[in-house]
Amino acid sequence: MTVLGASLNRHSIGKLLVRKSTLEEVAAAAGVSKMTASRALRGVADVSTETREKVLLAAERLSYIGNRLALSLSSQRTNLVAVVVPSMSNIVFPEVLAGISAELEGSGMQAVFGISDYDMAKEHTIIRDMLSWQPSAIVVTGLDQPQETVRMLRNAAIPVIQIMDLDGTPIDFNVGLSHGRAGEDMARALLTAGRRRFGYIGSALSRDLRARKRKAGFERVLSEHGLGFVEQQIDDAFSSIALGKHLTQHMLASTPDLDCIYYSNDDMATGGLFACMELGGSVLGDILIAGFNGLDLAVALPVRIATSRSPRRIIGETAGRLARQAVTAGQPSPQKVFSFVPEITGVSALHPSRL
Amino acid sequence: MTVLGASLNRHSIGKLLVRKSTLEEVAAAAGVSKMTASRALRGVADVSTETREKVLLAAERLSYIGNRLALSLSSQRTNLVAVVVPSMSNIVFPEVLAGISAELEGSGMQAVFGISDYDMAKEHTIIRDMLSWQPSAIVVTGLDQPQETVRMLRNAAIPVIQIMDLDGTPIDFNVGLSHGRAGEDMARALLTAGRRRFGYIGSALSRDLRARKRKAGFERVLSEHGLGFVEQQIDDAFSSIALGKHLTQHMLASTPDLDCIYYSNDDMATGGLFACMELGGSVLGDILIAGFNGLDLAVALPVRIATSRSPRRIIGETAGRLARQAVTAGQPSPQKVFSFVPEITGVSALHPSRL
DNA sequence: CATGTTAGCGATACCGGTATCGATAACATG
DNA sequence: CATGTTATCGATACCGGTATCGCTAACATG
Repeated sequence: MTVLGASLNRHSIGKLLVRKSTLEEVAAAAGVSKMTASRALRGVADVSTETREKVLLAAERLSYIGNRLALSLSSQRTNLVAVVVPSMSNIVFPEVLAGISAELEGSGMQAVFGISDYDMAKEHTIIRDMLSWQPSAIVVTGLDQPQETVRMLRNAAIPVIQIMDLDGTPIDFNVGLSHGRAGEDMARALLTAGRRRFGYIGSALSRDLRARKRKAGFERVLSEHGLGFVEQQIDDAFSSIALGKHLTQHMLASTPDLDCIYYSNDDMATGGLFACMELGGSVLGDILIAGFNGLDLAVALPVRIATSRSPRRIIGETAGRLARQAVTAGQPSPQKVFSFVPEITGVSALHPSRL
Repeated sequence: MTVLGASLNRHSIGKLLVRKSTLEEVAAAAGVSKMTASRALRGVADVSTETREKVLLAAERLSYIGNRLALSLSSQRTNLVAVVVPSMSNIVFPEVLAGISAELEGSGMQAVFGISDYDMAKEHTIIRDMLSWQPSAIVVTGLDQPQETVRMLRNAAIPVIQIMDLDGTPIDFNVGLSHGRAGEDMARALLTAGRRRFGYIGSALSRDLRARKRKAGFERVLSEHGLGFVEQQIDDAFSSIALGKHLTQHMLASTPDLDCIYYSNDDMATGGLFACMELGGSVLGDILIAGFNGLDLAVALPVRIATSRSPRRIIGETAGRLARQAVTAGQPSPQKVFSFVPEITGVSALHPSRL
């Protein structure tokens, strides 16, 4: 802890002025040159054991912490992984981030996150800001960035990892699942279970492209069977349990004779289930609630709902691993597309015994 | 997009070698000096309109994105806010992060996140790594960092914002709530509602200090009334709905005559509620489930549980605002401690009518 | 003893920006 | 016409590290 009076690089704590120490100061304290101190601290060759210990001691006494700005600028590598996700309002993207973060741990790499709020213009700005930090790789959500954003990403000259979605042309790496197909598969499973009168409840579809793709896939299969949604309730607010509950109450009031409601995701579906539970009566047995994500919540519910489990933790880990390999390993992964197929659970046959 | 063959600062995309353009190149393309280009791009004075437009055009054509490493190293300010949270496995900390992120938006500042997994040693390492990026402020969770970590934070010479907790001595700023008091308040509310036979179900108490403080507060009040937990189920795994459900099933099997179970948080409590719902019978009316956090989930449940709403979004926003003020505004906030008292909801009297 | 080899260390030039100060030209002023 | 003022721009020195190359001393070798 160096105490100075005249420096700019300071911050008042109590009445003291504290300044971070630099490599130069450590070197001076150890009686060697900057270069030797640098070598000693990094543990590279060409330093005698005696000198190394002097430097380490000096660094310890000065509480020296290296300046990664200088390191990165000098070495032309930041080992930063930029990650842009659309939302933090349900548990899905935090789990992706945790997966990336866990996979990067110990590799000397570090994730930096940004939230786009499902807003393409905001996403563009955020990506631009992130790129200015010269990340070694970038992870973005979805494959449907506007052309301008794609051009910027290509120009960044770093590995681009697009996650969550699969329906489109990747820039570089792609880790995700086909939401169109997830919708189709769920529709087929529900039809097989005998369901015929479908409602749809969704939110923020104007912004959430993947929810829209699931809905479109679902409708494709329905129409192949000469069917369609009997009723739809769509709100432009972001998804939440409360919103799902509210819209479901509306729908059940106007169209009570459905045998299945497909929701834009599990949060909405959970709200729907809660609405049904509060209504009581035969509703619970008659109407199957179907969502998407396979949240822990959805799986633990006292009454099962149908859902597709999105492999979000694995997607995060895979993205993290790709970034790590592309940066630290010599060669990036030869495999460019990592495709997952969500497992469907909880689809019960029509008119099951009451729970 | 500059195409070069010999540079190191490149990345192969297809068969092309792409390189990021620098201010020097923009300046050359515009026929001016680096310095003039810098001024033009930053919109500072001393540049003619004509020159400014030439530079902006050149920057546009070269897809120039400034290098913040260089900028920050040169200007000695990163405008980075480091944030260390213990977990991303429930929605609480993602909401804090979203609050910080939202408050920083448009200010030119950027949050960087790290996850400590409730591990003090890991937290120390993460904080060290973060500090090496020379953040302009740092947000850490809790007030109980080991002495070594506190020393490092003080030495960092930047504003330190400790969040979530309030029971302790802050380094600099403190935004949170007293978990000891939250536990006490909940116990008093439940006692007032006539509850007497309490169970406790918790998880990861060896690491989650704040859950431990709530439990301790709760027990203080119980013992003041000559009471204590009739039974406790504690598991060292991290909290989850599934774990809460599992432990509750255990507890109800061995001690069915409880009238209230206090859980370490709402995730665990929700699992507990689901366990009760599956058991059916009079359990739901007889046993009150009490948690902590006031998650949207808990509030929307078809059967209400008792909970204290932690103001996590506000805490995030306040932390973000403090960081912003300390860095961009001239003076940091004079108020150092921001204390919140969680609101308790869902405490129903003993033996309410069945739902 | 002359020469080669190696270990250990330092001087210097970057990395890509910005702050600072000085230079230049155009114009106004007495 | 000499001088002062202002607008516009560039040269230079940093910021705090690392890469590179060269230097020196100690030691081995013939």
